[in-house]
Amino acid sequence: MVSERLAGRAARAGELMARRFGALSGLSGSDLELIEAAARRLESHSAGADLPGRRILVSGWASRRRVMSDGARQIFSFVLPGDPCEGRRRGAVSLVALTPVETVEAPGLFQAAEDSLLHAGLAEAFEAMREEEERLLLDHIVRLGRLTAYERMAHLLLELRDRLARVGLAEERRLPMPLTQETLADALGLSIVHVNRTIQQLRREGLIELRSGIAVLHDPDALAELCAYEPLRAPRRTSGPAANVEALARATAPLA
Amino acid sequence: MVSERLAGRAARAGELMARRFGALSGLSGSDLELIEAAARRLESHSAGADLPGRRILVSGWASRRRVMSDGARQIFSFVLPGDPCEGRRRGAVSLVALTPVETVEAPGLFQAAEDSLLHAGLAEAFEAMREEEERLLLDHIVRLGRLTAYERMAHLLLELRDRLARVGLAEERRLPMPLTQETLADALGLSIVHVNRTIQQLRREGLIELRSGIAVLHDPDALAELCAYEPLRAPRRTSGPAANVEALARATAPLA
DNA sequence: CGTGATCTTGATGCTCATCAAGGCTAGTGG
DNA sequence: CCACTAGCCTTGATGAGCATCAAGATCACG
Repeated sequence: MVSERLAGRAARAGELMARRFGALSGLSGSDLELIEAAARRLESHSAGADLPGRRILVSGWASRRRVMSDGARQIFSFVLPGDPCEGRRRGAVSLVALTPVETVEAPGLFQAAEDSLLHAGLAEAFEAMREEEERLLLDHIVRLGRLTAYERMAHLLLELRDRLARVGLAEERRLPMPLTQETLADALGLSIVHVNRTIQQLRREGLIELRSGIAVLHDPDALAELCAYEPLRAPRRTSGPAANVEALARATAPLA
Repeated sequence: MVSERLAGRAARAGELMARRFGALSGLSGSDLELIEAAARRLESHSAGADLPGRRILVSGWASRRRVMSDGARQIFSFVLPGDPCEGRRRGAVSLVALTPVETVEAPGLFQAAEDSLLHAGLAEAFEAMREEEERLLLDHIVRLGRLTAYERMAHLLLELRDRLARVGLAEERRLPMPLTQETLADALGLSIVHVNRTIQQLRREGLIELRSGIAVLHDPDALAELCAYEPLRAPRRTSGPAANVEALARATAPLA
């Protein structure tokens, strides 16, 4: 039944957000209620669509990018499930879906996140996500300014793996890879052709495998070594989030 | 007398902050008092010093940078007079003075900036500065990802001119330029040698002049054209800041 | 007047962009 | 079922852009 499938998707959206936010701070019961409420306000967008701001991405991949006057594109960051997407507002940026995506409208969450008294947990989580967003921009600047094409590709793959893994969407050596080589080129400041040759070099050396939407990192340590990759810091925890995730799963699950 | 010179510097620091913040929002009397109080807490640092965070830079230039394991450096942004400097805290960054600098310790300002009820003006100004900081990071990503060395140099010069001009430290075709070619290379992701050759090309073509700490932009329009430079948006004004600056100047000036 | 930092210049070659063309796959309409 | 198309991936050839190495010139300063 359609409504059951919808409820299932909402439940997964809620779990995802609880996992992402809960890893950054302890969430109270009312925080979880807000998350649950947000999870029910699902909206789908097709690949290539411009996304509105002030939402949370819950499935699919998006990009923050700018298109220059001569048509050249630069991708600033990838938005992955669990990430908030601050649309337009800031600095001549557009938010574009790279795959079919689902978002939830979350005015309650964004508002609560400003209230560090009533919703200390959510506020802390959102602040942590803002900080991380900046950290990722800085890492991207280093990639573009100081790494070779070969290093850039390895570095980006590791970053994506880490960000996906912490919301349960990647394993240590395997991650979904829906990006076309053109999109990778737009992010890494390279030409499509050179992205292709760079991937082949990594393949030839047995470091990665890329096929049909899946990337396999055969030797993550070697990859990290060659590009001096620094993993994102493990977040501090003020309470055990695992239990919370389960509580939310129970709360949001479709009634049997 | 020493104390008079100090008072003069504090007065200039206050005017600078009032001009920068006031251009971003209307400042109340109590906002100006906070600024004045902060301006009296001057501290000097010599070139090369690591700067502490949560301060406002009031004279000199600083950089936010990261040093990689192989010794390569990447500068993320330049901190100019009037800019807040958020030290360490975020994302493996260090804040380093590039010239002798003066900062003011401003716990009151940072605290007030969080209180959007009592200090709406300051809060709005700080929020605008945060947004602009991100905008500048994105511009830097475009420079590194999609512009040639020649374009990068032109783009950076224009950005620095605009940011300095609005606090009265640059003219349309003239700005202080205390950066060494090595520092420019660290920012633009180039080798020192190539920075040198790039500057010479711009010189040969009559676009710029660089000597003894001063940069002259002979044809700013041509420079903007060649790198598709987009000026920072003119800030909205909720009240006339000019009057406020004068009020503060009177308030902070050493008694005759 | 020497000493270190900064700027400048030349020579050489790697990295990457560009142009051009061909192949592979999935979806579309006859 | 078979062209036909459109997107994406792949490959080769060529040259521009930039790094690197090395050395000399200039400047700032004690």
